[in-house]
Amino acid sequence: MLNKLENKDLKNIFLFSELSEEELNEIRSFSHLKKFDKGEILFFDSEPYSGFYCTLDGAVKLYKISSEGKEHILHIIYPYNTFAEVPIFENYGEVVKNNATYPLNAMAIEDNTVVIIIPARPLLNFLENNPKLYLKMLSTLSKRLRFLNNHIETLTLLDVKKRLSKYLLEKLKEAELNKENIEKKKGIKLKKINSIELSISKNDLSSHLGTILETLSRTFKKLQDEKIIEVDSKKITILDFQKLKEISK
Amino acid sequence: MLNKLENKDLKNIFLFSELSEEELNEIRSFSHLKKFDKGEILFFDSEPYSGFYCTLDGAVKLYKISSEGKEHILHIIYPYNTFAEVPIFENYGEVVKNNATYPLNAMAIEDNTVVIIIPARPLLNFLENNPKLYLKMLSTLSKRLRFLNNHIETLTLLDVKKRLSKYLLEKLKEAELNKENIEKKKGIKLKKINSIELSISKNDLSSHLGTILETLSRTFKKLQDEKIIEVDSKKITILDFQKLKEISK
DNA sequence: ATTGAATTTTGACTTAAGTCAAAGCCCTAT
DNA sequence: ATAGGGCTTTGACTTAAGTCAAAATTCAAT
Repeated sequence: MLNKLENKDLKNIFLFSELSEEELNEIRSFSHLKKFDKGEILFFDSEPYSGFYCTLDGAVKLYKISSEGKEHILHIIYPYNTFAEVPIFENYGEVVKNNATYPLNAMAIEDNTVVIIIPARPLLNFLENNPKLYLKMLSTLSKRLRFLNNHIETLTLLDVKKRLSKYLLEKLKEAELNKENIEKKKGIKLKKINSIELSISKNDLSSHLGTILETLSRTFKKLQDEKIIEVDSKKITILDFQKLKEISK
Repeated sequence: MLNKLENKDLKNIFLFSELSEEELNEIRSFSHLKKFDKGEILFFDSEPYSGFYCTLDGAVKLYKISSEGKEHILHIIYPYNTFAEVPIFENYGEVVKNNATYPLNAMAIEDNTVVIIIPARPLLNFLENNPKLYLKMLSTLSKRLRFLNNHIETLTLLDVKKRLSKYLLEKLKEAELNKENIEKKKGIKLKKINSIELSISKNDLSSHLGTILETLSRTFKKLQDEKIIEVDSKKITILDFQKLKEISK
C-alpha cells in the first residue's frame, strides 16, 4: 500500500484540504513519497534543507540531541501532519540559498513510515498564486508556537509527576475527541473512555517529558500506588480522574 | 517623548517596513500607544485577546508562571519587535470570536515602556489586501519557532553552567553584530568587543535560564574562579572566549 | 511453546540544583 | 554623606531526579 502519491492523500492534509483536483495535481508534480523503517533517520539537525515533510503512515519523532548523547523529543508526528516548515519562511528573502538547515532531527519510530517531501522553492511559487494558503500556514505555525510555549512551561515549572499527569490527561482528552468524532460520523454511541494506549515506547515518552526511563517508571508506580491510575504494560487506566487533574496543576 | 504614534515608528517594525506612507496611516488609524512603568502588567496568560503588541521603547518580559508562583521567562522584547501574534492566526476561521486568549504573561521591566497595540480584526483585513505581509509574518513566526526549539534544547539537555555560557556567547555575538552595523553605517572602525552589559536583572536572567538566582550567582562565580569571565556587577568581560565556547557545547 | 532480544522495573547510590536564612552590596533620594 | 530599599552573594542543608547495574518482563520470530 501507499506506493504512489494520490490526490486523496493530499486532501487529508490541512494545508491542502481546500484545493481543487487541478491544484493538487500541481502539488503532486513536485512532491515525492519516501518510506522509512523504524529507527531510520529522515533528516538530521543542521543538515542542508531540502523541503518540508508530511507523514502519511506510521510515526516520526522530532528531537534534539546533546553532545553527550542525551535526547529530547519535541514532537511525535502522526499521519497528515506537516513538519519542518520553518526553514522555508525563516529568511524568505534569500530562501533556501542552499544554506538553510533543519531545526531538529527526525526519525521514523514505526516500520513502514511513509512521508511526502515537498521542496521549498516550488511550494513558495505555489503559495504566491494561492495566498489563501498563507493563512493556513500561519495557523499551523501559530498552533505549534502555542504548543511549544506550553511545553516549555511544563518542562520548567512542573516536576515529573505533574508532567506525566498532564500528559495522560491530554492523551485522554484526545481519545475522547476521537470518540466523539466517530460517534458523530457513524451516528452511534460508544462507551465512556477511561483508559489510553501509549502509542510510543516508555523510553520515548520519558524523553518527551524531559526525564529518563527509570524516573518515568518510578513515577508511573507512584501514581499506581496512590490508586490514581492502573498500568498494564502500554495500557493506562485512569481510576481517579479528579485526583489526576489535581496533581497536574 | 513618544506621546503620539508616528509613521516613522511603524517604519522600524519589520512587518511594516516596506509599507507606503498611506498604508502606514491606515495601520495607525486602528492602532494605539500605551505606556507602562516597570513591573506593570501588559496582559495575563489566558486573558481575552485584544490584539498584538510592538515595543517602541523600554523592555517587556514574556513569561509563564506556575500555580506555586515559580516563573519562567521565554522572551525579553526590545524596541521594534512584535509579540502575541499567535492568537490572530491560530483559529483563523473563527478568529477572535472573543474567546481567544494570550499564550503567556507580559510585564514591563523598564520604566516608560511604550508599546503599540494592534487589534486583530482590522489587521487581518489589512493583510488580506497586502498579501506581501503574509511572508513577513511567516518569517517572524518561523524565527520564533526556531528560537523556541533551541530554547527547549538548552533547557533540557544542558546544565546551568553550559546554559549560562551559551547565553553569554549569544549576547557577545549580538554586540559584535551591532558593532559591525555601526561601523558600516558610520564608516568608522571600533575596537574589538570582549565584554557585555547585562540588560536585565540577574533574577530575570536566572528565570530565563530555567534556574534560580542563587544557582546563577554560584555559576557566575565558578566561571570567574576558572578565569573564563570577569563579573563586575552587570558588566561581564570574557577573558577566555575559547574555553567559554568549549563549555557551552 | 521457546528462545533471545528488546524493553521495563527495581535497588543502591550520587549529584546537581533547589530551599531557607542571613549578610553584604549598591543605587537613589533626601 | 547617609538611610533605606532592592538587589546579590554566601553558607548550610535538603531533595528531586540522575546514574549504574542487575533482574524481570514483554515481544517477536522461529
